[in-house]
Amino acid sequence: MKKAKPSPSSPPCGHPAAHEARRVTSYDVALAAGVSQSAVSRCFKPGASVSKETYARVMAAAAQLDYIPNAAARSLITRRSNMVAVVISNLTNLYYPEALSELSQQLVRHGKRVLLFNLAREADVGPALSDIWQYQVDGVIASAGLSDEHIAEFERRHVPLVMFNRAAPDQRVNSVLCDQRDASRMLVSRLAAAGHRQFAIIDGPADSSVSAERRRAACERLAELGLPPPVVVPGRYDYSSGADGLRAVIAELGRVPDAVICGNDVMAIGCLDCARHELGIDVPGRLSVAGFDAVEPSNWLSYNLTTLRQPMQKMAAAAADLLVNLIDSHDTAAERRVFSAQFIAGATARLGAPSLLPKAQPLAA
Amino acid sequence: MKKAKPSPSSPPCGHPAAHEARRVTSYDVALAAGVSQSAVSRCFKPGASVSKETYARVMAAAAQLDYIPNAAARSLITRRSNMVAVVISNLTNLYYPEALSELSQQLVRHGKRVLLFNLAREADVGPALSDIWQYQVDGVIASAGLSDEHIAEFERRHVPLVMFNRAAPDQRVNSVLCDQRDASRMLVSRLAAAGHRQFAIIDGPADSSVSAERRRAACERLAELGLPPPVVVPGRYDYSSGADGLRAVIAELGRVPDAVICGNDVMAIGCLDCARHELGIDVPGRLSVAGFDAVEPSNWLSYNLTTLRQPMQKMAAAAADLLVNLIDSHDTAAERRVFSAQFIAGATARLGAPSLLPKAQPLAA
DNA sequence: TTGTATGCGTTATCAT
DNA sequence: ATGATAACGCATACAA
Repeated sequence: MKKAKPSPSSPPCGHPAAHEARRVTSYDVALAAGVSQSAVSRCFKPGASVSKETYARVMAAAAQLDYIPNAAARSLITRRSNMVAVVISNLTNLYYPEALSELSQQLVRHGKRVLLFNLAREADVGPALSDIWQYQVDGVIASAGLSDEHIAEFERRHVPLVMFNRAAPDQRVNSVLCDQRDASRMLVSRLAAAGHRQFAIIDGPADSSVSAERRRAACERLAELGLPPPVVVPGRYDYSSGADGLRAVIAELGRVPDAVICGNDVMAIGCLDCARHELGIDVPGRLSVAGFDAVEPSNWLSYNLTTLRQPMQKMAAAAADLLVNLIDSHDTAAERRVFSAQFIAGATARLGAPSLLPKAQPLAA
Repeated sequence: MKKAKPSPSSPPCGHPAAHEARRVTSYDVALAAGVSQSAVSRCFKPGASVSKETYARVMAAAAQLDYIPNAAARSLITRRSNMVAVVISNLTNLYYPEALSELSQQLVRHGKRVLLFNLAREADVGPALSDIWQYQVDGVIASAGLSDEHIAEFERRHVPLVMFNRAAPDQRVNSVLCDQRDASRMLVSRLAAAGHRQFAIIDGPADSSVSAERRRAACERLAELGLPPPVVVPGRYDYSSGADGLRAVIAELGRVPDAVICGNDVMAIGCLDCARHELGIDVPGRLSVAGFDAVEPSNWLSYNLTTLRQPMQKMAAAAADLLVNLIDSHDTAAERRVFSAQFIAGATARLGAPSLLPKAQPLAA
């Protein structure tokens, strides 16, 4: 009542829109439509109670003035920014762009926008988090390793979190993941059944829990089958480390192994190319090569890689669902949705007839 | 003075943090530190004038309370969200993840966060824009085709825009791009000089201005050189359309052309694989294949593609620079930074010795 | 259904 | 250097 919110349609200072034109607010629309500001606000809220005619007049005025609600102001009061932070480690890794793309699409379907946190290394998650808190995101999908302290901070701040393709260290945290252990065991079983005895593993980077799980499961299964322990060499998830890995394996073993299991497809492709084009090794005749993820190039004719596909679309949809449920109903019950990988036979490994080989049955070589 | 901003450290209702715990605000910190709220605010502003001791006490209180400034509230008054919208068309396209990753890194260096707008098709830019206005982003980097109307809206709303790798239709809009025309002419010249006469082009999707420019320039250069017009078939920028394209070319021409120029590397790889593995065509012996972008797989041993590399990192840095300058100084002068592509000889095309062949010199075949 | 009044959490403008 | 106070633009309880 004191100040009549004058809606200064003329700038306070002299220059006409010289610096930064005043933004159009709901007050301007209200003035133009001859209604109150709250009426305007209601017109932009889905389930509001507005009369047909008021709505029409407001919308007409809004359209004419190019009015668009200010999300910052809205989020201040509603405590909803409609933004979801997606923390992802390495966009050049082929697997992650696919994940990001799917996640983005699924989140948009739920009316959420993606605020991107692209880490150079998975270890850089700390600084990203402090930024995340600032931006008042409604929730976070993290495809990066989070420490217990980090996870605790999510709880303290009541920010819903869904881990994507990352196992939280036995915490009660929501997660969507693919059963890497099962996938890895399946792969080893198939290869062993086909007669491979000496395995090698080109591992992923040390900070990748996914790769660690794949390696562990493979070793475990090999031991169960009574096969010799594999040669394990480190890799960096990139093409050249696949080639480097193969050379290291051969150096360490003194000969070409029967099969190389690579921590991801890109390394498998690097390994494959090195074997064929550099070392002249017949794949799969003399050496079998397998990877993980079924990224697009793994399916190209030059490779036709033996690999394991994660149901990315389903996983992304599950992650988005999980997160928006967490956001809408302040539910705190932790859920983990586990998907299983699909074996892609490809043509870079000698494989027995699958019908004869039950998945997890121990086999004498 | 009326209400003492009681800073209700106990929830108004009975349940203790049952629903959604009250957020920690600068008032809470002020109370704990025994200073005013504005003092707290100043402590979080870089160039503020605060005494050493006040600063220390405030920061201690803030740390203890886990206080983090609310970016939404800040942006409401400062009119700066520190968010930049990145509009990108197709993350599964290999070229774009690279671009996004670089842009993200460069923007973070300038204190900006990326709000991602991932379009399924470039034509879907309309709905994305209305979202963009809501979120009060400081600026936009668009790697998608924008109509004149869209561009006009940016001006009306005073939202800085930088087009990335997209030519604005002769508008005065800031842009960072790679000289596609020059690149395409360079490629044609090199191939023509090496004796190729019958060309074919596998074009990109109709809504890709980049692909159109590449095609136009190639045709232009072929005409200049007095070579027969190329067979042009459409593609979709993906692997299979490279193979489809090659088959279409052969069908239309009635024979295998001397060279196929593909709108991007992924199609070139598809074309290459089809030629070698499906049609048994010797590349480059009988057919030369070339692409654009120098995406990572183009450099893999199985392909070693003849292609043109865009200086992505420089382009991303330039785009980020340009945008933040636009944001900081409300400058309206349009600038376009054009980079030139680098020819990657590869091994999928027969090429003459480059030293003998000045770049744009007409050559008799 | 509509309008009034208040608050969201911060920064900015003043005095002091 | 510090504190009071007024925006910022919107949503919402409440009164009408």
